[in-house]
Amino acid sequence: MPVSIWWIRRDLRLDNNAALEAAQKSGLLVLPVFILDDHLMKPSLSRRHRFLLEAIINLKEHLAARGSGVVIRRGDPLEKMRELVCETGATSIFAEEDFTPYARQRDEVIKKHLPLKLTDGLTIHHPTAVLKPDGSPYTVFTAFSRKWRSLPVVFLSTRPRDCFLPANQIPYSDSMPEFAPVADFPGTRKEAETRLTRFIDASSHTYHEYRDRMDLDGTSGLSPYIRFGLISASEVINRLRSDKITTLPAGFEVFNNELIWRDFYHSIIFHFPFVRETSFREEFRKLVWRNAPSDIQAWKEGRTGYPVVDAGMRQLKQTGWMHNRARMITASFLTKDLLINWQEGEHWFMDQLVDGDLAANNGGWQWAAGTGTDAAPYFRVFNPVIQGKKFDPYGDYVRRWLPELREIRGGRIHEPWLIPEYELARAGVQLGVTYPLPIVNHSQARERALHAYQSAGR
DNA sequence: TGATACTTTGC
DNA sequence: CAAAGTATC
Ligand SMILES: Cc1cc2nc3c(=O)[nH]c(=O)nc-3n(C[C@H](O)[C@H](O)[C@H](O)COP(=O)(O)OP(=O)(O)OC[C@H]3O[C@@H](n4cnc5c(N)ncnc54)[C@H](O)[C@@H]3O)c2cc1C
Repeated sequence: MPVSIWWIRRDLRLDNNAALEAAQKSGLLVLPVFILDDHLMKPSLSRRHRFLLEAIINLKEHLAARGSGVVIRRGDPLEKMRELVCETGATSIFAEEDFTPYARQRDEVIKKHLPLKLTDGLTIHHPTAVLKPDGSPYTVFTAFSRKWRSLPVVFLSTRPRDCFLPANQIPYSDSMPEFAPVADFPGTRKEAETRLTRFIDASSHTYHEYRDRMDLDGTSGLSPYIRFGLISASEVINRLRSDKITTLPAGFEVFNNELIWRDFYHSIIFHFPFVRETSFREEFRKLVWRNAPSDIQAWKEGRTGYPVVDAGMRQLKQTGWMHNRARMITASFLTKDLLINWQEGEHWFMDQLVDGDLAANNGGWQWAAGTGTDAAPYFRVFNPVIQGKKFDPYGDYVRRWLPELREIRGGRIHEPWLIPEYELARAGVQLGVTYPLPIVNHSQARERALHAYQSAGR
């Protein structure tokens, strides 16, 4: 019996899914397929892959509840898709378009051999829909966002009917790899909805003020869910407005802007795929970075001696998530204070983050390093102490992630080296022993970075 | 979506 | 002399 394949990639949801909707509209029964591309899973299962696997199981349960299922095959996508088309007589394959260089090349090849049809949905506006009047892509965020906001947001509310191939006709699946779910991030649609509702109810008038505060839970915590499409960016945007006319409350206005940043970075990776390998700004490709493996190691393990940097890096390592402000601070510290190639940081984040995403992560790193589109100017060097005092004023964030400093009270925790020794001793702290002294002097490191960037810049 | 060194303001 | 403003990186 001919079927249509819904090829699930990073759109792990049934509702408001354009690829699934297109498959259903074909009029044939829909066979949901997920291909575990082993090449993406190497060398070992990272957190985002564990999250993905749990989300697949959750989706499978939803499909089972509808009397269907999902085929899971492991291997090369073209090969496996060919197999499935042969086995099932599928006449078309529907999938949500993905903009990474790897995904585009993969899909390009598959399109030559199989009836693959791609739909929009990863971003709110397609990268080719947000262009300058002359048709070229934007490289400055504010200009991009102005154009983005001028476009009408069309939200197609869809929910699949009984269109799925019955369970007894679903072909065999390969075994799933063993994995442990990611603590704190249940990979379910229900959890995504819960988080969105909680955020909508709590943050319409506070997000813009709380989002930078590392000591508060002022953000949505939706990033891995959006990353793998358990909920889409469009679904999220759609929930911000209770009716179409009113302007957004201040908090949601800023939140909306964050989702535009997301579209912006997807657009950058689409139009400038080379940023995956190298700096967007050509003049910084010849920047001479330091080769300092022990500094990289100290940064990864959160023992740089700057409490706010170390707190962020410990949060990352322990949970797979880091507050946005902490991502900016730790990225600035690695690239400016330690003068280490931003790609080192990019790879470590990708390895650790449960929401790890090439477009957003590469964009964030190139922004922090000053090498990207519309990046922070190279001379914008974060002072980790000032950032800490400003965005973790009472030191609660640091105490949460650095148990060895937990007995130090208040915002002074951001500069433990200024606290008298007897007081540190009372808190069980001995600098250089229980907690490191700063591995670099910030003001000297800042000068060093300015010089290096300056000489590369001309 | 900075920081710093230096100058000016205002009490 | 602290706060506020400004030029520069
Ligand atoms: C160096 C660096 C690396 C980053 N790497 C990633 C990454 O791998 N994956 C990722 O999703 N985000 C990344 N970000 C962006 C941002 O830090 C996270 O999206 C955010 O912290 C996730 O938490 P949240 O869902 O609570 O965010 P919220 O503040 O609730 O934001 C809502 C959503 O908007 C999107 N978003 C917010 N900020 C950004 C941004 N600056 N760029 C792109 N999308 C954004 C995310 O989808 C996020 O879930 C990175 C930022 C930096 C500075």
